[in-house]
Amino acid sequence: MISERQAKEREHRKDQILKGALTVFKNKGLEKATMDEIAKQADFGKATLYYYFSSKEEIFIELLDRGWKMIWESIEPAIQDHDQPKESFLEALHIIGSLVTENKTLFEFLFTAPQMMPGALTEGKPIWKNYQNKMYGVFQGLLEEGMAKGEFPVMQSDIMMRAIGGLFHGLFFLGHGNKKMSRDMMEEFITSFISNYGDT
Amino acid sequence: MISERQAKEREHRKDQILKGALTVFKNKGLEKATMDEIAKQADFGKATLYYYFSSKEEIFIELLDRGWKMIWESIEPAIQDHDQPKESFLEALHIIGSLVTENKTLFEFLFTAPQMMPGALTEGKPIWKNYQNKMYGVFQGLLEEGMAKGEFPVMQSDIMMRAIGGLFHGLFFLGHGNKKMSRDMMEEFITSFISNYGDT
DNA sequence: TTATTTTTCGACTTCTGATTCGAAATATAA
DNA sequence: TTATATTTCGAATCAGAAGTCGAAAAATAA
Repeated sequence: MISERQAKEREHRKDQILKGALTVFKNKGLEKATMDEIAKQADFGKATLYYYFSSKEEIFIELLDRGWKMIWESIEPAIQDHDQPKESFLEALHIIGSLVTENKTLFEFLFTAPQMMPGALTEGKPIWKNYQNKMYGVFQGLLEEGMAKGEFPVMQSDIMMRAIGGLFHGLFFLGHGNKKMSRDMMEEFITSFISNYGDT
Repeated sequence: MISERQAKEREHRKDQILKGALTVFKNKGLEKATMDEIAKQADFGKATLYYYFSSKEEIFIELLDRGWKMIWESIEPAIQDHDQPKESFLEALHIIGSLVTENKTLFEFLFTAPQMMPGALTEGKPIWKNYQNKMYGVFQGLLEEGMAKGEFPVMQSDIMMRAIGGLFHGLFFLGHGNKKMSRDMMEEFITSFISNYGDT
């Protein structure tokens, strides 16, 4: 039997490992990241990692699960109010933007990891995928309600989603140089993008 | 000594290999793609691949080099005319959009490969990177000239670049479902995005 | 303090997949 | 046709990295 405190320490150690893994995954990607390197980074012996996690993939997945859960939980309260879709939409984007700014490494990982992931790992309806879907669903829902209410110009919401997703990603992560994107700037940017978009 | 024809056949065989490799890279990514699989796909023995290419990486790089070269050469003629930046800009985007539509697999690869690439491969100023940079440079230049001429609303061109890059990527590749994006639709989308963007 | 449980890790095993070898097959040239 | 050059590939080689094992160290309980 293990005590409360022990459990906490255990969690903390898992966190350490996860943290180390994040760094390595970020630099090397899933495949090129080695358990040895993660171990070194987290300052544990390699075998110890296997005491806490059953495989490299499990570490990877756990990182995603926790991350997306966190995103979802940050967003959720902001989107309860369905009376003002546009407001909720912007607020949610804004929240994510803030999170991203606070912890770029983690979010870059969360948003790009799926691409570095071999199809096999996407199979069994993973936790993180649920959260991700929920989030997209909510955004799209808000977009549609917003259109219905006339707060947004009417257009195919899924196209719009893709555009905004790409735009968001572009603003925060992509491209040359690495100018910081301030919160104000991004809010202004998204706002005017959405509301000024031509009403075709 | 090898004859003209022989050289051509050799090229053709390289093409076959490259083609097979593309399929495999696309499905598996650089790391998970195996030479065995590429060989099978291209219908050659594994060792034969090494007769034509010196390593898996070389195949990967060659795919990028040829691809980006092709993009650049498709764009180039359209951007000679510096009198109408906005026109040139849209025309260039439009060309790329068409290319993408014609050969989605290749372009998805070209645009996403950098992400699946271990940093080491980006080191020695690779050919493809040059073309990519040229292209971005031109787009950004056109954007700036367009602003100067009042054809675009004035704003930081690098931010705008990132946004458009992300938007473009989002429209063509990202996201749920896989609705096709018609050429008209995309042109209209980009056009109105750029020209309607709020003049902050 | 001693026994028991939890945690740690170096050394080994095992597997996968890139790269190489050397011998055949095929095509070209003499 | 015979000699030479080009092309092909199955069968090794070899390295790197995931995952296992069993013994020690550290913490906790008795």
